[in-house]
Amino acid sequence: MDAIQKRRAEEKEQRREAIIDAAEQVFADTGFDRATIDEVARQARVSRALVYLYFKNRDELQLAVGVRALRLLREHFLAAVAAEDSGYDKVAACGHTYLRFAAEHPTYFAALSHFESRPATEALTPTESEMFAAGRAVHEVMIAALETGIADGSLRSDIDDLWLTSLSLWAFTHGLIQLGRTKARFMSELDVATDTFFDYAIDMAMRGLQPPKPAPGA
Amino acid sequence: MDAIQKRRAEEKEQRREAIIDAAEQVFADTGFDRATIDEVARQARVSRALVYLYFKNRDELQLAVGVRALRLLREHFLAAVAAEDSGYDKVAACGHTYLRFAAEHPTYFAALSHFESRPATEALTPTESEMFAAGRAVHEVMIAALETGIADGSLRSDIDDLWLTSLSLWAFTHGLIQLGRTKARFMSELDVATDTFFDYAIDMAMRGLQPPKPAPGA
DNA sequence: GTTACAAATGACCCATGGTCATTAAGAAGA
DNA sequence: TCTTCTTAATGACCATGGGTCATTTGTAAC
Repeated sequence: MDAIQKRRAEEKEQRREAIIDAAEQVFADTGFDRATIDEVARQARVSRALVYLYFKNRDELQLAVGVRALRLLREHFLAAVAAEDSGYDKVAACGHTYLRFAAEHPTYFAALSHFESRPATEALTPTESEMFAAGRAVHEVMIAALETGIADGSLRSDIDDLWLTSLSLWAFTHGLIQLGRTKARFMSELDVATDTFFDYAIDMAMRGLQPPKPAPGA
Repeated sequence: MDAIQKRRAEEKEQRREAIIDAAEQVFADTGFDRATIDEVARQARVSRALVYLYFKNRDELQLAVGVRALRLLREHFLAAVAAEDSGYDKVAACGHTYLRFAAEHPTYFAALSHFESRPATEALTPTESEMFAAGRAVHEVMIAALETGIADGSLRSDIDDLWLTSLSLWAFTHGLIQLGRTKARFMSELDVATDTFFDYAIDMAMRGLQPPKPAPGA
């Protein structure tokens, strides 16, 4: 690949990123589901057909946003983990971080949610693989935190499968946010603030990871 | 309301139910999202416009299926709870029941999932209210089980908010199923059967409800 | 038989996802 | 500089499917 081809490839990548930028913008403005490709194209100041040259279909564009979401989330997780000492606190911090992340980046959360409720496909598209890889990278941060906790005694020593634990925590937190988001009215009937609910739930989940004896972390 | 009006109302209700029947069928055949109103109408042997006479829009039809799902789920919960002795076992049984329910009635689970990820609306439509009421009824079963557990000592005595606990468990289990459904491939990479994952996760969640000291239920 | 009203329908509109033949742009070779 | 080849980019087009509406059909009341 000579210099020119390389430049072409770079430009192409930039265009792709620019379209994802536009998509994010439109998703944020119009809503993840209601947004139209046409609007995205307009925002990117590009013809609609071009979008389809870079993305097979709408789903793949949404997935591309999801990849960004996971990568950014990983950054946040890394920061959260670094800020705590005990493994217990690191894990709990990840939970809270995801909650905050979802609140701060609703579009990103919508993208993740979309991925989470999308029917599994047969063959993996490249973007789909990226998504899985990015997801794995997030879980790796969690897993490291779990390992720390087991080593320092702030978490149960008999947590035998770190991957399953990480997946479970993810499922839990994700389900939580989703429910908090759609059942706000229902909860206000119960006179509960969403944040109270979140804290309560996270605490409950963390208890499942505490050592049988007494105290949590710190 | 005289007899004739009453009969009319009954017939109308029957038509409505018939359309929901058709919708369930089509959703099961074609997939909850891909299914079209046209197909539902055809299945119900009725014109497409008539569907819109009984349901404001597609969403409301989907919600109507969701109501059925929740009502059936409640039945299953009641049976599950009745079959166990300790509160701990009752609660755990609800978890497993939801998992089995989702496996046996994928369309119903899809309907619930739809409701769970649907943006909250301003004013509640009648169907939406029905849905909330049905949801509440399900949680009431759970809450009763939690109360039993606290009374018989199989669950932590300091579980202070039963509603939040029930909501948390719901969010958890729901998130679990969703993840198990869409990440089957991912999990097979890890060499984990979905059932193993489910059991593991439920066990983890239940630990968060156990009394600090030693033993679980039975 | 006529009127009044509710149930039901067919035809229509239009938003939107996706495709395709064609054009514009620019590098390579004469 | 003109021609050619490749690839980025586009406008016009199609199909599907949700939702609406004027009109018809059926039936009870008078």
